[in-house]
Amino acid sequence: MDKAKQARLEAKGWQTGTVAAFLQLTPEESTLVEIKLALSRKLRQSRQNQMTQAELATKIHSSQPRIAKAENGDHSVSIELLLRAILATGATPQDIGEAISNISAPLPV
Amino acid sequence: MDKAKQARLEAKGWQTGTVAAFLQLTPEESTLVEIKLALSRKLRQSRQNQMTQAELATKIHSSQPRIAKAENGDHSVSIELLLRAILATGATPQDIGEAISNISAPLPV
DNA sequence: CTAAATCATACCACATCTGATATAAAAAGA
DNA sequence: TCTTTTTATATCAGATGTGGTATGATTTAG
Repeated sequence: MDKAKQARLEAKGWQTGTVAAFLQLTPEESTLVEIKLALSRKLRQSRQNQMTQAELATKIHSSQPRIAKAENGDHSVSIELLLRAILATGATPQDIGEAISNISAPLPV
Repeated sequence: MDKAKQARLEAKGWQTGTVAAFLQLTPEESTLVEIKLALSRKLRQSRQNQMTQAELATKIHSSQPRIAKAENGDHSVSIELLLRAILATGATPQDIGEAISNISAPLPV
């Protein structure tokens, strides 16, 4: 099971602590994972009830499978693609900034 | 001259409008450039008076030249590396969110 | 219940990003 | 000045991310 898969499990309700603690990452590494997951959630939230994955994919010259991976927190998706997709849904830098700001800073291990 | 170089020139005082207008990007593409530049600036600001580029590079298992490129908005640097570097300087998700939020949304072309 | 639409997973060739290295340029300090 | 420290530029082989395609699973609509 890879990290992204585990993270997805955690996100889907199996969470016993933070994703970070479960995966035994350094605080910085874990914060980066949290940022990616926050952007994944923001993407799905911002796209739904607006357009399909296929439509969004066309808009940013990507593919439907890649949007699916992006929304599911797949590790093979870069932050750059996440942001391109989110912006194409009409979200502003402020929306993105807020999504990142709402992440709780990790406690020291 | 590549995009990153031009963006750097703009950032260094040659700005006549927004970077976006100069480069003739779509609003979404231009916002992404703005986000990258904002993160570059945040990195330099957050690192200086704290550690050298070489020290930061060691912390995140990267190299000094790559940190230099990151701080100069080089196009070969991913947003992921920018965030890894910024977080390693002690910045929080809130700091990052704020840096992104402070970007002005582009006007329609 | 069934067909259509939508989303998820697997695979691949190609492009981009990576750390490492060498070295030049610039800044800081004596 | 001159020496040291710090930052910038160039290059490259290997790793990571990419869109495309095929196809399976799930949801929605009739």
